[in-house]
Amino acid sequence: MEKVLFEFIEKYMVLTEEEKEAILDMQVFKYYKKGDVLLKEGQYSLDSYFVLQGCIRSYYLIDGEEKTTAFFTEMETCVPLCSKNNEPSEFNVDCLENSILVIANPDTEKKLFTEFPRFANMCRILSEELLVKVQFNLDSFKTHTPEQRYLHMLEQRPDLIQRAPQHQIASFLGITPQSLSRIRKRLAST
Amino acid sequence: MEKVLFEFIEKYMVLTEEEKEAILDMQVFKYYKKGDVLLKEGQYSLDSYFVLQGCIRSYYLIDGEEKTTAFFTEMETCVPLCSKNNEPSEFNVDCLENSILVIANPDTEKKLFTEFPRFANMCRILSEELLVKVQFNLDSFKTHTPEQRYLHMLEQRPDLIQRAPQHQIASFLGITPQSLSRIRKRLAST
DNA sequence: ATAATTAGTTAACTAAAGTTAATTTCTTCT
DNA sequence: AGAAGAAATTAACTTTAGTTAACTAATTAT
Repeated sequence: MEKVLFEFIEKYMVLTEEEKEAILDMQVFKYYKKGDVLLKEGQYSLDSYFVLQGCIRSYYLIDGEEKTTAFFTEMETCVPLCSKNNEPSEFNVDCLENSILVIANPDTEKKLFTEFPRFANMCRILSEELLVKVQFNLDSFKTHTPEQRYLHMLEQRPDLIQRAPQHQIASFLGITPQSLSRIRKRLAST
Repeated sequence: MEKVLFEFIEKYMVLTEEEKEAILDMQVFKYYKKGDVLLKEGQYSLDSYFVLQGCIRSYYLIDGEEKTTAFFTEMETCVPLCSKNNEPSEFNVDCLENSILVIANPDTEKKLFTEFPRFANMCRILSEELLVKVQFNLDSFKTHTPEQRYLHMLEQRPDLIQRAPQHQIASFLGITPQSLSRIRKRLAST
């Protein structure tokens, strides 16, 4: 796992041996089982989740129904709203698969950033990149129909189609499972 | 305008006189007229737009139709995708009103950050906050109907309802102008 | 001031998504 | 292996959004 993490980081900055050791000393890798819950609605938490391996999802409980709104797979980061506004979480996060994560929070960041300020800079750039990606997702969601969104997902995230159950994909696409089933049928028949 | 900007910044860090002067020396305030275009589809640009006063919007041209996807008003920041991925812009940005902006880009940032590293830290925190807000908007969009989205906008952004023309609000809500007109009628009759 | 253009509304119709419920298929648990 | 539970599909029906087009404000330009 070190190799995966270091390769990811080195897309942003070349690491010194000292930095690598500092990261390993922090014992950042956390192992979770499929189904493990990372964050519960109502809970206060300052953690963010970087996925090294596996898949996690965020979901809301609305009228007793699970509404999955996001999946996070390898090299993707889940930053919950509650970690930035100091309010109880409005959503849940759990593991879709056995997963290896790096969990960041103000404590671990402070430790790392004071010793190695370059990491703070990397995190700034990372979070700006993430910001524009999410904004683009939102724009894209607004300007496309459910069918187009599904086709887009087939093209851009074929892995997710395999990894996530269909009712979660449906709500990720902003529709009901029945509706996704119909869309798939419609597409298959043409 | 200085006062507005400094008050905004001071929610994140107390400024020294020296820092304030450095900002003013950079002549950061840019004045635009209603209708002025800040970014055109296809253009390469590294600029981000922080709105001190006024309103700007991002919109896509799809089948000859303008699709407005976002509005940015006082103390909000528009970070275009193209500014982070070095590709031609997929959308346009223009001014809905006469506006006063602070425009940031790697050059101005570098100047400021090397002299005052604290600003880099503020920008990291800002962009993380922005990230979770946009992610929450996306989640909220997915889990609500057009009517709920409109009601939510009436409640949370009544100013925008006043400031933006209705066909732009419609596409911001992910629907057609006709549909928004119907929703308004439906709501008025109950 | 008036014409031209653009924005907003309304209506009729079509297409697609939501809802409810039944059925089939697939997992999971003992 | 078999039962129980969950997930996916299908169907009938309802509701809402998209589409096309006509019409009525409201703006903008000359």
